[in-house]
Amino acid sequence: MIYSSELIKGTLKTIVLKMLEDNVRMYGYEMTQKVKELTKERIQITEGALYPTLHMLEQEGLVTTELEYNGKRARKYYSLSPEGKSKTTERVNELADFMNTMKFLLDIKTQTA
Amino acid sequence: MIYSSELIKGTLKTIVLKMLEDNVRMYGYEMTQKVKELTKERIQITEGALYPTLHMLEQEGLVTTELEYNGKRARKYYSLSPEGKSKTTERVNELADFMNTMKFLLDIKTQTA
DNA sequence: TGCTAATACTTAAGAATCTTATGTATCTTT
DNA sequence: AAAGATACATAAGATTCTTAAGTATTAGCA
Repeated sequence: MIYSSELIKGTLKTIVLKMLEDNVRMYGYEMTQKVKELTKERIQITEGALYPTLHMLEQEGLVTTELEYNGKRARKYYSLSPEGKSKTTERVNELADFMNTMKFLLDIKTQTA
Repeated sequence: MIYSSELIKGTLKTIVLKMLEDNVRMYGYEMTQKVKELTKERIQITEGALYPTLHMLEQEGLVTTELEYNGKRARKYYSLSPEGKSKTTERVNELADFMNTMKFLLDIKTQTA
């Protein structure tokens, strides 16, 4: 089962930041594969969504990049900047908090009745 | 703390359906107040987002409506149709599943290291 | 060797969904 | 009487995603 795309909306940035926190240095395509693997194919990040997001994060100064060549093939590695690190903590905490609230909302009946 | 609006994206429809499942019959404004109350102000559904969503749900046949007057003031009550009920179960389950996956993604480090 | 699939990045057009703003009207409280 | 809360609706703009197309390299296989 692949989650409907609506659900993933709004969480992509946070996922990317978290991946970089855990893995220190990653390139875009690698992120799509890693997330796919970790979520057992349930979350599929499309390149059309990912790359613009990475460019935004770079413009915002949350990540830095290094272009490297594996043979002739270019890979653009991303790492968290200091601001990126604190932003990651913020966002992950907010998302965790949000999910707790949502779980409460979705389970009201079971919890009160 | 109010959650950044990005987080709520994609969950509004599910929240509305769940509210109707728990409360049987509600009108739009009431939903905004109920969600605000239940989430201690953390989730604020704006009317500009809610009403179009309710209209969509009606067009999709997931809810039925009844217009009632409280004095001269109109209230449009919404209820789940049979299709709406099964759709609610589907969506709530999917969201719960998605949140488990996200929790796993966000906590990898704590779980593996 | 030549084809296909996978790897790796980019960007543009369109769709979906939300914010912000505005409008209308009624009712309650001060 | 005015202000704020209640109750609905919708339009313009912003954001973020999907879909699609393009370019190029590398790996695997028949």
